Amino acid sequence: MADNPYNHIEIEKKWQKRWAEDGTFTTPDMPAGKKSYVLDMFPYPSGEGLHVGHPKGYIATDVYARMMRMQGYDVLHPMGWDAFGLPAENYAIKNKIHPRIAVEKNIARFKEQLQNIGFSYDWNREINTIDPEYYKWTQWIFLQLYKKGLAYESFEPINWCPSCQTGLANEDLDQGKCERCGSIVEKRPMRQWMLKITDYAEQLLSGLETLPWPKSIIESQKNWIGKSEGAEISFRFLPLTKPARRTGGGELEGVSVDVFTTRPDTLFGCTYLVLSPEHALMQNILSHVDNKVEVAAYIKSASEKTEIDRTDAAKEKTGVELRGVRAKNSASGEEIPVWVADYVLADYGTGAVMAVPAHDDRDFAFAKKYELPVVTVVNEENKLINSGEFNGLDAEDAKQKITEKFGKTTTNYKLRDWVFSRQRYWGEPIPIVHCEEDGIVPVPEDQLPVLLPEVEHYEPTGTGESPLAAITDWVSTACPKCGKPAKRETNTMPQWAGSSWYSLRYIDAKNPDQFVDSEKEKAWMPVDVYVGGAEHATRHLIYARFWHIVLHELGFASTPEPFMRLEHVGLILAEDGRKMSKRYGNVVNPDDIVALVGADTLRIYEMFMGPFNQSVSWSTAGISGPRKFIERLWRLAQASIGQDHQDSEQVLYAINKSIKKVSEDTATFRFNTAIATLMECLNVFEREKAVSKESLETFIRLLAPYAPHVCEEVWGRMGYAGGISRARWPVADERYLAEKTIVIPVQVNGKVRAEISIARDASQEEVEALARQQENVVKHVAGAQVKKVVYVPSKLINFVW
RNA sequence: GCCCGGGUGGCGAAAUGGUAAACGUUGCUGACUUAAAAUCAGCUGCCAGAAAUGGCUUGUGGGUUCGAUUCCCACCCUGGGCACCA
Repeated sequence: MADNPYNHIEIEKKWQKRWAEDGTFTTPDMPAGKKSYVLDMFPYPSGEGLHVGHPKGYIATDVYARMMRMQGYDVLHPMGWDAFGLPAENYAIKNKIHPRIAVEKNIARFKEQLQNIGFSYDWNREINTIDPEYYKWTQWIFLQLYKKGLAYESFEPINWCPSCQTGLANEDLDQGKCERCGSIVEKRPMRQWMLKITDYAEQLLSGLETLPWPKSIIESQKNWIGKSEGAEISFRFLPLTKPARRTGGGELEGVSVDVFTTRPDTLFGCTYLVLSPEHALMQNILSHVDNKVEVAAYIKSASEKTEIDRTDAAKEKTGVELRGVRAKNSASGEEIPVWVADYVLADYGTGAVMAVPAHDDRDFAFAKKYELPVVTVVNEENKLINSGEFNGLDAEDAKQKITEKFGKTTTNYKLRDWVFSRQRYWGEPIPIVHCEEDGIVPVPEDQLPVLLPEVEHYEPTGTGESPLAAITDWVSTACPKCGKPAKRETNTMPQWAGSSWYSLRYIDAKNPDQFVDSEKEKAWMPVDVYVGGAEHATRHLIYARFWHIVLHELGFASTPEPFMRLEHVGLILAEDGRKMSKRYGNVVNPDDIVALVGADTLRIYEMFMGPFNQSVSWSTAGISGPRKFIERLWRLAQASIGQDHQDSEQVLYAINKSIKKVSEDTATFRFNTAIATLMECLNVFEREKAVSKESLETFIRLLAPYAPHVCEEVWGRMGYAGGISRARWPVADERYLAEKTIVIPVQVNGKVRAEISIARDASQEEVEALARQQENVVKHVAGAQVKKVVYVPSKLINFVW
C-alpha cells in the first residue's frame, strides 16, 4: 500500500482529460426519457478570479446532476458567462483595458479554474451574453416587449449614480445607495427606457404560490412587490376662504383630491389632508394659497433633499399648511385643513394621504408637532366609535362598509417599473431608431443584432448620454420606416438583461437563426433545480420571472415559470469570519486547494462543511478530514480488490443503509449528512480490513457524484470498462436494512436506567421481562407499583410509577 | 415598525416526539519509530465519585406528554428582507 499512495494530481488530470475526449457529458439535443435540467446561476467573470466560495453551488449542482445521470435521467447541466454590465466595465476602466479584452481574459481564467474541479458541464452549450449571436436574441426579446406595449420612453426623474454615471433601477439600490459602488444616489430627470413590470405585479405574486422555493426568498419577493389592499377616497376642496380668494384668480371649488388608505375604517378620524410636494395639483393650488412664498420655498427645499434624507423615518417630519385651502371630510362632515409635507411620497398610491393621527404613528407625530386635532375612532375592542352610523361595527367590517359608501377598493404595489437604460458602453444596444418624422421606430428583426461598436473611449460621459452618442458613424442611420436620416438609440441595456432569459438559450445554444427551437424548449423546460446566492432574490429572480411570464404569454416559452425548484447556497466566509476579498487579503484560491489535496477533497469538504444553505467559515484544519477519508477509501480498495471477501451482517447493513440515506440526502441537498453516512459506512468497512467486490462497488457508486475522479480510478481498477459516470445508481436491498439484534434503552419514569439487547422481532412480553431483570431497573423501580409500561417497538421501553 | 430564518460540546454540526451530541475537527494519552511526520488504538459536554453510578445540560421562563432540541405560550439574543409605502 505504501508503495502505491493516492496521487490526486495524476488521477484527476487523467480523468478530466478522458471525460473531455470521450464527450462523457455531452447532452443530447432532446431528452430520450426522463429529463432533469440542473442549472447554476452563471457568473460574471470578474478580474479577481474564483475564490473557494464560488464553486460551492456549482459542486452541489454537479453532485446532483451526476446522481441523476446515474439514475437514468438525461441531464442538462450547462455553464456560461454573464459578461455585460457594470462590474466588468468598471474593472476594465480601472485597469485601462478594453472591456472585451478584459472579459475574454477573465473568462479563460474562470473556465480553467472550473475545469480543475472536475465539473460535468456540457461545454458544447457554453454561452456568453456578449456574443452577438446571443445578444441578438436579447434585443429581439426587447422588441417583443416593445410590440406588446411593455417598453416605453419616460422623462421622469430616476435614480442616478454620480460615480457610475448612469441611471439605475430601484432594484440596483441598497438603502438609497448604488449597489455596485456605494455612492449616494440622486434623483435626476432624464430620458429613459422603462419596462412595465408593474403590469405583472399580480402574476409575479400569484406565481410564487406555485413554486416550492425557500420561504425566505418567497417572502423577500413578496415584500419587494409590496401589495397592499385598501381604498381610494375622494376629498372635495371647499370654496376658498376670503384672503385666499384675494390673492389668486379662479376657484378650487369642485376640484377634488384622491387619497389611498389601507385603513378606510378610520375615515371619521381624518383631521387633515397631506399632499406630497410633487403632487399634480400643487401648481394649481399654489396660485391660491395665502402663504404662497412659504409653500413654494418648502417645495423647493424638499426637491433638493437626497432620497436618503427624504425617506428617513427617524428624522423629524416637516410640512407647511396650505393656508386658505380647506377640504371636506364627507364622512364626518368636518372642514379640514390641507398640508404639504415631504413624508408623503409622490410615487406611491395617489401622492396624497388622509391623516388619521389617532391611528397612525406618522400622522400622530406630525399632528403633535403642528397642533392638529386627534380624534379616536376605533376603541380597545377594535370597534368603531365617533363614526356616526358605523359606531359599534367591527373594524374589519367597517373597512368594507365605509369603502362602499365613500370610496372604492384599490390595490397598490411598491414595485416600480424597471428603469431599463444605462448611459454606459458595456451593454446590449437598445434596438431602437429615433426618426424626426416617425418618432420611435423599432429596428426590424431581420436587422438584428444591432452590434455594439468597437470604440476607443468607453468611459461614461456623465452628461446623461451614453459614450455611444459620440460615435457619429454609428449613431447616424436610416429610418427603417421612411428611409430618411435618423439616429440610433444610444443607451444600453442593464446588467440584468442577458441573465433574464439565459436558461432558454442553453437549450438551443448554438442556433443563431432561431430564438429557441420550440420542440426542444418543451422537452427541457422548466429548469428543475436552480442554485445560486440569496442576494438575487429581488433582482435577477424577479426580472427573469417577469421576462419568462411575458415569453410564455407570447408562446415562446411553454411554462409559466422558468425555475421550479430553487436552492440557495450559503456563503463561504474567510477563516477570519469576514467576506473573502482581495481587500482583506483573505482569499483562498480553489486552484491551490486542488493542487494541495485534490478536487475530490475540495468537493467533499465544501459539501460537508455544514447545511448547504448556511454561511460557514473556511477552515484549513477542516480539510484534512475529507482528505483522510479519500485516502482511507483508497487503502481499503487496495486491500479489497482481487480478494474474495465475505461481508459480515454489519457491513451489509451499513452499505444498504447508506444507499437509502445518500440517495435521499443528495436529492434533498442535505449533502453534509450524506457524506457523514458514507464516512460511517467506511468506518464499518475498515473494521473488517476488506470488503466484498459488491460492497466496494456500491460504495464507489454512492461516492462517485461527490468524488468522481478517485471513484473512476477505483472503478477502472476493479476491472469495469464503462466509466462510473454512466454506471447505474444502486438500490437498497430491504432484506439487509433491518438488523437482527438491536439495543434499546430501558427507562424508569422517562430516565434511561439500562440498555438491553433484543431480537428485532421480540414480543413486548419478552422485552418487558428482560427489562425488569436489569439490576439498575430493579433498583429504580424499588418495589413501587408500576402504573404504566410504554413500549415503542425497536425504540424503547419505559416503566412509569 | 412589519415579515421570514436561526440560537445544541473548544469549533463545524447531527438528531423534527423515543438513549442529545452521529460525522468531522481540535486537544490529551498510548502503540509503531533512533526521532518526527503519517498511520493505528483509546479518551474528550459540565459537576461529584477510585469505580459502579448519580445529578445537571440543546438562549430564558412556563405549558402539554410516560418522555420535548423537536409541539404550544411568553420573553431575550442574533442573521436577513421590506420600510415615512399611508
